[in-house]
Amino acid sequence: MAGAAHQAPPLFFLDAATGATGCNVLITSLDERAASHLSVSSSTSSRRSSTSASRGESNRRPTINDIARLAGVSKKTVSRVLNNSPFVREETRLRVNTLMQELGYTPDPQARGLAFRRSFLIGMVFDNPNAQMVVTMQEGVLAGLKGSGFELVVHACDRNDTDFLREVAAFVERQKLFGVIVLPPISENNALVDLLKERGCHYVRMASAVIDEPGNLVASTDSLATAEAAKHLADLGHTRIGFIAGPPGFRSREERRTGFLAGLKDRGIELPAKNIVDGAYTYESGIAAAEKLLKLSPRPTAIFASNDEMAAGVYHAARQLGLSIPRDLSVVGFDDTPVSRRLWPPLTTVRWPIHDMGRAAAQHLLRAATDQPPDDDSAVFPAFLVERESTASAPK
Amino acid sequence: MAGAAHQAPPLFFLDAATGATGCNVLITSLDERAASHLSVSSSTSSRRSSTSASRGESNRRPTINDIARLAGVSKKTVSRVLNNSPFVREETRLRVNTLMQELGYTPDPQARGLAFRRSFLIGMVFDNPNAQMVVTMQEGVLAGLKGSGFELVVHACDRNDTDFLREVAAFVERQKLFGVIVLPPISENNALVDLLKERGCHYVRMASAVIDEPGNLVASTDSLATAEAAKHLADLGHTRIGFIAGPPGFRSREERRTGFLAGLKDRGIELPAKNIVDGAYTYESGIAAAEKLLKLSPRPTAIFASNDEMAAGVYHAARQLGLSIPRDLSVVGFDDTPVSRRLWPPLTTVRWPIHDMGRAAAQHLLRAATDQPPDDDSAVFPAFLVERESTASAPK
DNA sequence: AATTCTTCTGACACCGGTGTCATTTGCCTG
DNA sequence: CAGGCAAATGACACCGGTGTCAGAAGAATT
Repeated sequence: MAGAAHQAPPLFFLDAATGATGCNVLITSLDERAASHLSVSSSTSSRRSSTSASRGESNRRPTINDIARLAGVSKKTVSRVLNNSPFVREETRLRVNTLMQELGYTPDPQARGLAFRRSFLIGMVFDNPNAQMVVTMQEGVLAGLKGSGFELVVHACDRNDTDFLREVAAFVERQKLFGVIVLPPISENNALVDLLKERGCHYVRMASAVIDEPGNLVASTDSLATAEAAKHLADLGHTRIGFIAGPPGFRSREERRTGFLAGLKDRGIELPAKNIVDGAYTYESGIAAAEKLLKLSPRPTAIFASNDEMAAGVYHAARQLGLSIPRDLSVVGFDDTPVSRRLWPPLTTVRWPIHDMGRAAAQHLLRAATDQPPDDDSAVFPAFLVERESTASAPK
Repeated sequence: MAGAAHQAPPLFFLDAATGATGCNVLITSLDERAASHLSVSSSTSSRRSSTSASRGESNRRPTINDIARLAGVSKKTVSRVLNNSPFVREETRLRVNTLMQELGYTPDPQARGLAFRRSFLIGMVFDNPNAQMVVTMQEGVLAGLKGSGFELVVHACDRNDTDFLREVAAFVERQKLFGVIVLPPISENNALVDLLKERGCHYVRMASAVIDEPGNLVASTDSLATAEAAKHLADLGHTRIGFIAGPPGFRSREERRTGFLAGLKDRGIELPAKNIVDGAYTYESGIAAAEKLLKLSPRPTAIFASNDEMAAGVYHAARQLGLSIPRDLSVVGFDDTPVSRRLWPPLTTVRWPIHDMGRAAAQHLLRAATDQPPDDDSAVFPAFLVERESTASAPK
């Protein structure tokens, strides 16, 4: 019973910063010792007892004991204040809080973690398919985590490695991560997610479709956006359209493809199989795929590439064939990475709101940290078409 | 005395991964409790003593006590083995090591950190001037850290914030970071570095010039590379050259500028002041700077931009004026980011070896972790010109 | 065999917090 | 004013490791 929901948000006033001036120490021990380990060691020379040195201003970080002593309470009570326990008299709480502020006390996450049997670290695991995506999302996560007391540990992995699962499990377990943010495509790996669940580790999957409960998911509406893109092209009069798909094994591939085809169907267009070509989300694969499509006769008048990198490849292929974008060929991408605005003409593309998604993922985990129920509304983010100058009416 | 240099490389065999199957627990406590905190708690029911349950296969991570008990030694001895203490009999060491392998034991970094008064975390702090740079360098760092037992904590900050220093100090101190990798431009902030030194925190500065001792530095030879670029342009017959500098406050701005001017001087070319324009390392600033330069008369026949983003801006400005690259205008950039190959024509640029630099930074810190002397050779990485298709002979 | 070194090892306190549970305090009731 | 209950607090063990230092085990010397 006792439905106490008082687990503290570890949101401490982040203004500690005591200035520990270095003091050199002579190392004289007999047995093992981290000899010469830290060039400057802060062994605050308060050797043993020293009953009177109570208020000695030794410049080291204050500990919970310091606060307790100065506040005239036990350290357990200080701990209660830290954790927002309701069982503390207002007066006491105030006294302790004031003292903590004055001394710039911040609890030691390691010690707290040791006792809690978990850390205050959030992991972000990814198998880098797309550097730009990783940074942007990471920026979002960092923004969401800012000031929370949680820190972000990034962990790259290789989903094709035989030890993939064990390796990630070991990482999560060793660090006793509070939560993990899993980026696509490994976010679609159910074995991985099961493993996280088993370990009682909070997690958020980043995905291109709703593949989990809202609390464990941040998704974008890829298929709706590509449907929009398809209609955009159809409405410009394009009927011979090429589609470059993502690589197998990515949920985004499926979402973007089915959405696009659905959008075309809505406008009464059915795409022949030969107009759909696989890519690998890389520039080079975009070139190859576009070359294949542009060899078709009749030649497509528009190409949708499932990401911007491949769209850049389409530009390249078109240029080689002397085709002008958008006069001879309309091109649409997906992601809205910076490249899309460096290309000429600027690429019409789908804005993939990964920064916001990253921030939302962080916030989901923070809500879990404070025992708040998941915020279902911030689980799904719309992706949408950004019209620039790479699309125009179909040539006659 | 006792020049023991036996502080262990915390390079454990990374194959732990015990399969903790979840077991639901009824929460019935009276006082505070992390109620409903973890949906699945692993409270291995081994309550109190239970003298006989010694080899009970309770599926939780083995601790140092488990190893000690099973090996018939004290936990201190296990600790010695972990830390490569020379004061352990070979036979004992072998027995303990075998046991650790069998059980997949990995020491708890939090507990170890608590006792050591530092963590096994490496921080990477940056004030994001360039997303691509951050992610590439980060990849390098992760590659260098792989399998070391250290994890990377990324921390974005704002160098213009009044609390900048205190905020970073608090981060370093709270997490008791073993080391910090500081990215430009804040790597050039001496106050920040002093602060790290004071706290006995290992650090590596990433920079565009040699601004610290080899052990605390990973640098690229920006000025040599831009000198090379300058000579390249001069040798193509260009004499009217525009230079777009980085923003004030970046050491890279200075290095790239002085190197470039030195290179030109070497070929007997002196640049008038009006041919040198400030940029901000952004696309937009590149456009603006190029517009300024291309208004000069006589018009420059070549422009060097201090990074690729600004070079992309030059492409844009040139296109607006109907200038063809490289026929009417040669362009050189710096960074060799992916964009440089998406542009048309592919950009001649300086390859900035930030991936390798990131890896080296990680390795520097790992050497410090194992008390090895710094490897001076891997402190400086050459940047060098990559000729592509944006440069050609000066028009007659 | 007793002594004297080394080489190894373990008991115990401690790092800085939290969980458990008994105890104290404050307030209300009878 | 005693009794009873809830609110508030503290003593103590514990999380999983390491530092200190005393002491045991072996090897070399007398």
